[in-house]
Amino acid sequence: MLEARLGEAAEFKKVIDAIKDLVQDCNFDCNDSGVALQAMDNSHVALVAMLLKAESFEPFRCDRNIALGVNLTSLTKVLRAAQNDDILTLKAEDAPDVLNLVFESKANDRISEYDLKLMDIDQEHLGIPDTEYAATVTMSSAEFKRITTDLIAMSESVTIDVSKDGVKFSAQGDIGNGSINLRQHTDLEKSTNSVEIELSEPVALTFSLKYLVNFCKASALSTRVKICLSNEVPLLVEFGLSGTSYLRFYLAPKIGDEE
Amino acid sequence: MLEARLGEAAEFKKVIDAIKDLVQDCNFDCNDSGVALQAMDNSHVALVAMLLKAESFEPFRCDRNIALGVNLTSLTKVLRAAQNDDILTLKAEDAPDVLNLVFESKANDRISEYDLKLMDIDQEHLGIPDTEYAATVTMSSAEFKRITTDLIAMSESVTIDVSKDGVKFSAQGDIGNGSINLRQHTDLEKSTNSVEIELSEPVALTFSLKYLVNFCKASALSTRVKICLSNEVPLLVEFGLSGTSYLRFYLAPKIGDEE
DNA sequence: TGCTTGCCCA
DNA sequence: TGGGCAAGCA
Repeated sequence: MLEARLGEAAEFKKVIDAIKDLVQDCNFDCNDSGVALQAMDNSHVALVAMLLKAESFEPFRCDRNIALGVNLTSLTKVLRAAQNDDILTLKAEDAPDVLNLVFESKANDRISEYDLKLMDIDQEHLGIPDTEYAATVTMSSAEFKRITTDLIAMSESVTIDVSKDGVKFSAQGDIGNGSINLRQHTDLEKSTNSVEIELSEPVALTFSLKYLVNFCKASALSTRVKICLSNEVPLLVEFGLSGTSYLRFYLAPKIGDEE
Repeated sequence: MLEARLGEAAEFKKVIDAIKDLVQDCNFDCNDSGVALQAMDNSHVALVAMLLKAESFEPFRCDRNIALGVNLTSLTKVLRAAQNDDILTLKAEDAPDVLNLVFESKANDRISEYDLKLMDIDQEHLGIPDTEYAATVTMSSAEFKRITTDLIAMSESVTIDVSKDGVKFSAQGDIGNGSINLRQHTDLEKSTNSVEIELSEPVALTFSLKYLVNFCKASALSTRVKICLSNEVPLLVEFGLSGTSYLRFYLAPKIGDEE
């Protein structure tokens, strides 16, 4: 059986919120190391990979592997009933029909309990290779969100150029062109605004802005975002969660004429 | 003639706001004890009973019985012209064609005056028996509102179970089940959050959530709500107004298959 | 007609 | 930041 308790429902609510527009149904794969989710988006262009490690829960118990097939729209409805600072406990039997969610107010005067019906989901589990990326940009997630929403006004695509000194986001469209240049720098006053770049070789790749904007729903989860690029490999956009848990989005680059 | 003055227009505005989606046209019955309203909702499932007692007005004058037949949509339009902290005076002749509403700013630099045309409304006046309820729950109106809106995501109906120790709201639906348990308790820090239960015998009844959600528009009127239940008798949901004035909603339970 | 999403106000 | 309202879609 699974029993996993989170001190604050807010993070889980935000994670599901950030995923639910990309994926309708997916499995939560639970084992003794934590709860994992991996799914292609509906149009098979992007991939979401979430890992909530066991140490992010207190307590965490999961005796054996359980796959919980969840409809994320339904889960969102249920999670709307959780206050942000509620204690959230996920429970499931070993061969479950339902996922049991318990919300307890911190004051302990209210207990809400929901049973969410589960479904069987056949899911090809894609092994995601552990890539050494040519370029890794770590920056403010709010700024990344801002850049993507600004540029989507100009074009459907953005080209991300990473060089030693900085990163350039540029878009060409019917009404004109736009580009944002960020220098690598350490902001001593507001360290969340720093732009860090790790580079083995310069990279320039083009991506669909629609997806990037969508990924940025997760910007509420972390002040920082890590953007990893290599030629001919999907972009990785990673938001850190509590502990070393994470929410990752992958997006294949546009090639040639597609741009 | 009627002349009734309220220090703050806000309460009257909120009362009409809370009723207007249930009832289109109804009589304001005025006599020397105050202004009363009683009406079935359009589908004859729920009943609204409002009483604004004479002492809630200052001054209050009403020489004889007057029935003011008002279209609540029109009244809402007129009330939109009143600032929340305006002084509101209702006036009518003994056999009136119009209800006269005067809004005065507290600073006394603006006087708005509206005449609302009245209509003849034939209204069966239902005597509402003064029931001794088997169970009475008094709780935070915000929490009651929250519970009804949370559960309507799961189902059309809610079952309210009142026992000595607490009250349980539960709903079963296609995507799963949900329930909220509140223990009877006194919250010393935030007394509006206390849950009080008076019980002569346990009660479990099922009601349409759509109506309860609607009733909860009145939650802005009072931090507390009183929920009274007895078997085979309509539920009473009461919001206290200034003084001992009140706004009450009645709703017949669902029976058997209807659930 | 009801539900969902986006915008505006408190 | 959360709730309420209005518009657009299924």
